[in-house]
Amino acid sequence: MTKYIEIANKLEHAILRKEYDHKLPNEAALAHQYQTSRVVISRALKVLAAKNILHVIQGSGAYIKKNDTTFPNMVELSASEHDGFYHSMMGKGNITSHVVSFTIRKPELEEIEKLKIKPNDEVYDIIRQRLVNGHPGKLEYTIMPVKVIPGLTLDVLHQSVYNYIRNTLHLGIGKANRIIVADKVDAYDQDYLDCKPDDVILSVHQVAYLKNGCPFELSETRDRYDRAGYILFEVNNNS
Amino acid sequence: MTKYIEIANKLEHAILRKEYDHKLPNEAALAHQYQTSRVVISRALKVLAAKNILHVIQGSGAYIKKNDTTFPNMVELSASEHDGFYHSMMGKGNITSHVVSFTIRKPELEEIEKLKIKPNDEVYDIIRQRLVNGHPGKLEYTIMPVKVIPGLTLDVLHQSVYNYIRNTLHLGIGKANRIIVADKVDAYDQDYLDCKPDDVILSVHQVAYLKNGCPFELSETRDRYDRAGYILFEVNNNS
DNA sequence: GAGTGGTCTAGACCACGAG
DNA sequence: TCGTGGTCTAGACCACTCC
Repeated sequence: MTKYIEIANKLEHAILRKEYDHKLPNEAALAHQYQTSRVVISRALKVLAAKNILHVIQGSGAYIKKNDTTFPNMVELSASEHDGFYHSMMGKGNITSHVVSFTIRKPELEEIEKLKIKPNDEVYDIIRQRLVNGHPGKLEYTIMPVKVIPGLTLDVLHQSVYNYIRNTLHLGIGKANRIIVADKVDAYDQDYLDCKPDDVILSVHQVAYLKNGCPFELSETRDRYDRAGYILFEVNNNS
Repeated sequence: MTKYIEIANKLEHAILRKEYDHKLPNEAALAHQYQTSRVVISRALKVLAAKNILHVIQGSGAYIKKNDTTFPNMVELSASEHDGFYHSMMGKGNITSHVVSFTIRKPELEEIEKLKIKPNDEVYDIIRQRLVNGHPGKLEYTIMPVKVIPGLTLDVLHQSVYNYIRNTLHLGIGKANRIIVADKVDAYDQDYLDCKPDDVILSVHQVAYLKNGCPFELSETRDRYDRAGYILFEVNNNS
């Protein structure tokens, strides 16, 4: 764990414990408190700004944000988390997963390309329905190469594959590219998301990579349009 | 303009001019070439990685990315640009704007809150249809406070409001928060996006801020689901 | 003008990649 | 093992906010 991430986590917990009123001490003071340099504090604050926890204003200070309630009945899929399901639904109720299907097969052309594998390598083909308090939440289609993520079982699929990768395989999860689109409902959506035929779907296609750059997951997550929105915070203006 | 953004732009242009084959020189060499420190080069490369132009691998180097063609008939709305219309459609054809309506009125409650204005301040209420080669592209609903962006005219609306803010008002554009949702088509969509009643819409709600933190725009952009996708690159794993 | 965050430098050590 | 990017330090100057 790097120092700036560590400090970001500590500050986040301190904020949640309400140890600060509405404003953090200045960066020099935090640098002294955490026995580090101001640059590291600055990076840690940037992380919290990207999580929409702080609002950092040059010449003024770092302010703790109040929650925005734009789409009250929606679950936010944050842009800074890979495992959207666990992070967005955490604390919203009792979460369970129903494995609709789980097979091992040869990869299709698109999967060979995106996952950078060979035609003879095998992939898991997983369909899961996610439930919150027993009610339909999301529908997830996941493809993963067997050789990259060995030993996947039904047990793991009922929990978090990401925790399995981190805690059991001890692999570092890196970056991900996502494309968000809208789509019409299909037969599966109607069954597993409790949709009407004229509802619409928010669909997120993701390619996720390990820290070493190896792609390990190709997935599509489908949400009912009235229950999920994708949220982007504090996008930088780099032009 | 900061040094690292300046260098990022120079490197981007050099890449477009194909001055590098597939890999950039190492950071130390670039630091010497641009007469700066390695940290600054590193930040510049991070900017290009966020734009999906480079793939930077620790211990190996910075590689120039090939284009991904996942959704070939779609326009990508990049996460790192505010003025989605101009940046995503640039170079795709002849772009024009049809101003559906342009009025000045008192703000509604949501607008007062989000734009941090007073009930007696006035706002522009703008509806624009965006066309590419004369064909319907997007539908944009925009609310802006008159006191923050004074002097807006029909002429400006036919071009880019963002360029007006930057070049005429000389204001710095800062960050933005966005929420992406799917939605059913309404009567306007059918008219201005050439939709069928059972089509679906990808909708982006945005609050944009000036560099000094003042909110200046509340907008919704509606795209046909078969012609637009929102793309997120290289999201950091900060946990 | 004083306080605060944004950025830059120069040098250092560490973690990862490739041979 | 060696080359490369990731991170950290200590100090500096600048840009912006606020009084």
